[in-house]
Amino acid sequence: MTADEQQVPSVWARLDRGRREQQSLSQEQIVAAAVRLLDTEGLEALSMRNLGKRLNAGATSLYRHVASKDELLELVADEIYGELDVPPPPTEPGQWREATVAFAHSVRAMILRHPWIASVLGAAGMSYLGPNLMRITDQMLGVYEAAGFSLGEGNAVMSTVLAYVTGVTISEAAWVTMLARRGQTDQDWFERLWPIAQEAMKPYPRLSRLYAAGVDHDPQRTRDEGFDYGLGKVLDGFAATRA
Amino acid sequence: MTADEQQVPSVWARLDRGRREQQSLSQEQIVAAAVRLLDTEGLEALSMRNLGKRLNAGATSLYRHVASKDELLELVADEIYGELDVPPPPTEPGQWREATVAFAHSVRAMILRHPWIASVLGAAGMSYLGPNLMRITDQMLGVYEAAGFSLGEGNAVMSTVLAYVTGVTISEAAWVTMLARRGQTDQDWFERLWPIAQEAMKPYPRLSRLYAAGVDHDPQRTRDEGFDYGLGKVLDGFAATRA
DNA sequence: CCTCGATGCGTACAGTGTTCGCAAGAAGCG
DNA sequence: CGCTTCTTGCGAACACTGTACGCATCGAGG
Repeated sequence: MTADEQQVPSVWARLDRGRREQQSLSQEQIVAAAVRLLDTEGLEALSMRNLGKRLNAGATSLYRHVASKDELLELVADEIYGELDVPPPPTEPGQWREATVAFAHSVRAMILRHPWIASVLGAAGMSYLGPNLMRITDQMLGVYEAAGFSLGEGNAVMSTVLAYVTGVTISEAAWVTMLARRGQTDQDWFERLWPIAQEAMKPYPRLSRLYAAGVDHDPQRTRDEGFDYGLGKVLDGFAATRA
Repeated sequence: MTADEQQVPSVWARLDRGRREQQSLSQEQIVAAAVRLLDTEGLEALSMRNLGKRLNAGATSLYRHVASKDELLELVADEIYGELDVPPPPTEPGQWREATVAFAHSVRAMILRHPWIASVLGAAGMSYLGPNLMRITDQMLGVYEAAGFSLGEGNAVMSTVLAYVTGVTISEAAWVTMLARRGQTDQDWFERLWPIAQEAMKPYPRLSRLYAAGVDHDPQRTRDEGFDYGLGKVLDGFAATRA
């Protein structure tokens, strides 16, 4: 690199460096690039030097727009919260339930699109003050308000459902990143490690019986159905007091 | 160290090194020391060199008993699952509910005792094959079996409740570690950052209204009550189909 | 034109996980 | 007892990490 710079007349180097297309480096660009890097290569590939390389920038240049890696992760988390679809406020009170189901599916899909978020959540929590998260929370409260819930009741429904969804989906996300890191699929794993798992389960008769049955189904569908089933029960609990 | 070894007759050094009290280094010791270190100093303080120091051992010695840091974290996760209290199988079918509540409280207390687990969960998932987790899962399935649930139904209740509990508690854990890292208490935070938070919430009227009310209560009680309320709703959902 | 604040970045530092090879003791075996 | 083999601890080294600092270079404002 330094050899090139001295070999070429320095004017070119200056022109090339000084004003890249667009404004060279901005916080939004950095965050967007970080999300792309995380999606394609996973959490452990996100280093400041790696990220700088993607932006044709030096590692330390990023610190002009982002205070630290931790702060970058908070920004990144809120960035992907912006992908969530908030259903429109219902016109009839009974529609709170399908709106909640739609929102829950949106959250699950978002986490599975960005499974690394599972590892970030434990450190950053929900970054409660992120603008996207605030906007979405407020809009969802509006949904429940339109359905006739009080603010506290609406918040209870939303929080409970969100806890359930993240709880389920973090496990799923951890599973898919584990598979991705080994370059395996669900089927690969079952074929290769199932005998070992079955052997390990031998001292536990109920576990053995439970998983002996469900091995032939495809696991993706099983996860989807399990998610919807549990979600339905949670909503049943709130629907009961509503009626 | 090297200076001491040459200064002192080498016999002492050999005696001291060869057989320390107990058997010097074992996987259980390493895991237990790791849990202690994580509890007292947090996740970012867990490095192999630091852990080695605690055990009067070199960093690389640990690799004789543990394949990698990732594996150590899996072992550590299963270790603390061993602290969970599984309620005894109920004698009457209706008691599944209070048994589930007791288990949920045990899980929440365990996570709050070891809040760093929130950051580990996203990477390791539940290490489904860990012996402690298997034992506990099997015992809980036994609880539901004794209450008259089918194996699949019991698993559904347990999974849903566990998802809810971990979802809620991971957020709480992230919160307390954030406070701990800054050496603050709940009250500190509210006194110092509340005006800023309130200002940030201004564009979101429902959020503002929601949190404007609950500022005078003590947040610990609020979290406890919110947890129990949501848990009750989840159990209501399952109780409904049961009756 | 000249100054000034903002921006990019090379260097450096302390620390990380992990590999490798060596030494020293334990254990099996004659 | 001796001899060999196996296990265990560890120092040195490697490739990397996040980040502080100071120096260049730039566009904008006087």
